[in-house]
Amino acid sequence: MSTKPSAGAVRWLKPDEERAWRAFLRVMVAVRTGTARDLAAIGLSEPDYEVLSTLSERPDHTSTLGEQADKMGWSRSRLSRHATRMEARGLLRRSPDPTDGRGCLLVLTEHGLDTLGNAAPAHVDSVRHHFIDRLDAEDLVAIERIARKVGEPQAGDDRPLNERRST
Amino acid sequence: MSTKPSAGAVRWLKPDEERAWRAFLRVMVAVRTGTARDLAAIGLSEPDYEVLSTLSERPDHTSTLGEQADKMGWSRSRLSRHATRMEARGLLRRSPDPTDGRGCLLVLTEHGLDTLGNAAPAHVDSVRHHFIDRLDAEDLVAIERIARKVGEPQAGDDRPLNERRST
DNA sequence: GCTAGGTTGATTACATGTCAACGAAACCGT
DNA sequence: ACGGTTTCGTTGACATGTAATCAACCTAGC
Repeated sequence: MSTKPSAGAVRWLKPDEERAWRAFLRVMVAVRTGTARDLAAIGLSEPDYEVLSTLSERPDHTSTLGEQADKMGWSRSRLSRHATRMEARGLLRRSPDPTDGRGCLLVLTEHGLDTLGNAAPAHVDSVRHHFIDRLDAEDLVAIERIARKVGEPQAGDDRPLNERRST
Repeated sequence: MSTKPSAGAVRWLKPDEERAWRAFLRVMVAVRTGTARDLAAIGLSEPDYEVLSTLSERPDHTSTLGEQADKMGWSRSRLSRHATRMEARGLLRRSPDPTDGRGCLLVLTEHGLDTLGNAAPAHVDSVRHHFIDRLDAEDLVAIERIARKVGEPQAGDDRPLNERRST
């Protein structure tokens, strides 16, 4: 660590900042693992649920793969692979896109819709149990306030990893 | 799976709760992808950094694999695999444990220590840029307050996935 | 002291996600 | 109509995470 790339001296985290950062990491882990485990208990992964849920909000429970991928912030590749697995489980099916010979449509099956209808209440319970019900109104507004600041892109931010095609 | 699992009516999320939940998800994604990308730019993954960082805090930059795994909340298997990859990159090396014929010690190499010394300031900058510097004192205390509520285990919570050995 | 039963340590096998490259279809200026 | 370029979805190679397995180590009972 002789010479450093950063211009000035390092602004190490102050104690309260360090505590907040670690606290945030703990919350992330706790909530994710909690809700993920509850979903797994009814046979769905988080990605599964997200696909079912967003697809169900569409007319005819149908969407092109690319559109769906963008909406979820996924790569096409990831969704394609995941769709293949879900197709094998009968949760959805592929159908050729009449308006674009290259594309394909993802369509929710009956079984997929039933599964979601069953899972949704359990998932809401889970989100409440692990997160919402533990917080009060003040916490909720704090989260929205923080999200407004953190969510906004800022100087030095690049595009998400998904949207890179060229070398 | 025919009959409903939930006893009473579903307590769907109220608008403010829904907003807070989605805001939280956004924050998770934004912060993780941001810091992960910055680390990747200097050739390290998040797990890489965690291993280097926690190992460096030990006497002789050394720890048994199991101890290290527990400290990081990882499975032994996961750490073993990751250590192999980092070993191949020269960031650390394995060494037989003199006190336990079965075990092995993970030791940080010179190169590993240099890499960490280089990465640490950049990572702190990254955490500041994507998170801490966007928040004020009020936000920080809110996060700690929330973490206290969310972090605590509660009825229906099980052990983390790692610590399960028996059926 | 030695051996059966259980526990702990680490690696192997498998599922899943990412990135880069590809063939096919659509687009577009000529 | 026709090359060149872009976009769509898929696939192969690889990285990563979890579950199953094997090996070494204690400890109790004889």
